[in-house]
Amino acid sequence: MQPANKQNIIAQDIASKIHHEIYAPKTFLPSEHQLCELYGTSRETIRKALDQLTELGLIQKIKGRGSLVLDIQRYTFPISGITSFKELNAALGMHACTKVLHLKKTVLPPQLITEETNKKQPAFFVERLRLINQQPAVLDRDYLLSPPVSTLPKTAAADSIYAYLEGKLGLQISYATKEITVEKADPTVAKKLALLADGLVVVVRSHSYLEDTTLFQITASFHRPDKFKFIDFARRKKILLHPTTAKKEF
Amino acid sequence: MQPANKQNIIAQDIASKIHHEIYAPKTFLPSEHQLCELYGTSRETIRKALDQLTELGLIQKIKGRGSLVLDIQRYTFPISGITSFKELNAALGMHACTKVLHLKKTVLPPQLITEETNKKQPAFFVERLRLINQQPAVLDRDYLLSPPVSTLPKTAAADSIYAYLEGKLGLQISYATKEITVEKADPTVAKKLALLADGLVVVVRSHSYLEDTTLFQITASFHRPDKFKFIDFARRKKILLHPTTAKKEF
DNA sequence: GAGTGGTCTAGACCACCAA
DNA sequence: TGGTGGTCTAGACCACTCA
Repeated sequence: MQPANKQNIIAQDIASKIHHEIYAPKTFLPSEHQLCELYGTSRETIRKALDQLTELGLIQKIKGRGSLVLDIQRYTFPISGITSFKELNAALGMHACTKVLHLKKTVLPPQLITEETNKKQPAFFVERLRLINQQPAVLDRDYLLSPPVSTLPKTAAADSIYAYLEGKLGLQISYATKEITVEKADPTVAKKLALLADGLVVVVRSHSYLEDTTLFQITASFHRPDKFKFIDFARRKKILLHPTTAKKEF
Repeated sequence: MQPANKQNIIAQDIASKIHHEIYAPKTFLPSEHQLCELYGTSRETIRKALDQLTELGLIQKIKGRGSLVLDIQRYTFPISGITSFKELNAALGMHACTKVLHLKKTVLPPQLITEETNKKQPAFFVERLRLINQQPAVLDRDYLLSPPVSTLPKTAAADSIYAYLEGKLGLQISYATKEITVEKADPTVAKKLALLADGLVVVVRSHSYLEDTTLFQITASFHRPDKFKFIDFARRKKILLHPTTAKKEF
């Protein structure tokens, strides 16, 4: 899955030690120099590993002092980025399950066709209902474009589609765009989520891409408002995207 | 504001060229070797600049081919991270304004006191209503902790608090945690946002920190559901945060 | 002043891609 | 086969913090 280069192994190792509180919150990691000796590597490689932990919000580097372990993780489970429901669920220790309502090979519906897709783009359509403690919580409607997704067995849909795509099909998942809005629920959605008529539903629409920038997945996720929670960790960005009109503070 | 080091200048310059389509979407940037010559710097420095652009979703690097300019920015204005309302508003070209409803020095209310704060934490409380096209859209309730925020004039609250903190007070804003939920609106909130009684409201709660990990801001932002939109760009993360129980796909 | 992280360099070797 | 990005190295100099 992830390349077994030095910086990733080191980042993983330190992340694991933070998770097990071998490096406790509010304490400093060993200095970069010490980590060089510990892992037998150069300082730039150590720094690249620490950069990953910084981006994740596990540590904060303070000039002249060291790398401080943050204790944010204890309160906020990071859902930023895309996380597969199954594993998120396991991590949070909820009693949850997935029902596959539909799975069929079809073509992309007209309203989802854009410049990025073909006119008659074949795709697998999957509709899944996520239950938390026997209560409907999320309805997922996924289109998995084919190509690049060649096959999609029902067992994969019930389990983890991402694990299947990466593990079995060898696809390299790279990035995604996501949009969260609140809308009036469509009757078919309302019924499946046991919402009130005319009730509001949280909609997360996303486009997911492979490493070669191929679009492979278009998803709409409908969340019961009372079950919805999105947690994010964000670092201040140094680049100003629109220098003349706007300044991005983070 | 941002340090004027080589990698930031280069990242900013390339980002600007992408924005002005000097480097057009779906084309490749000059190779890293060419960029070295162009900016008269080493390859690692070029690569650190490109890493910033990659993280922002401006480019995608493809092994053996080059750095491809993505065209995501045209469709999705990045709101990930914290963005000040004023500048976001300018960038999107909306007719928006801010009304400062309250501004007073007080102490943090009991429900916001945690391990991270003092028992009687002095703070500035600011309540602001954001109007888009004369319609109430967002109600912000900010507590700015004092220290580190020493002063907060009303003009700064009406303009941009972040610009004031960074520009005038010299504070180094670094990172934030954010949580989005949907809740029944409190009557005082419902009234100010002109919501229906018992209506739902989108709540964004955030904690913001300085570079030395000092908490300086606790905010609750109440959004009219019909005006709310959150857009995110996320890259697959290589580090597994909870290796034994869960696997973070991104 | 000793130790820390921040930045930068000039190489090196590799895997991947295209022609 | 030549060009691309991916990774790593062993130094260097700087600014900052703390005793």
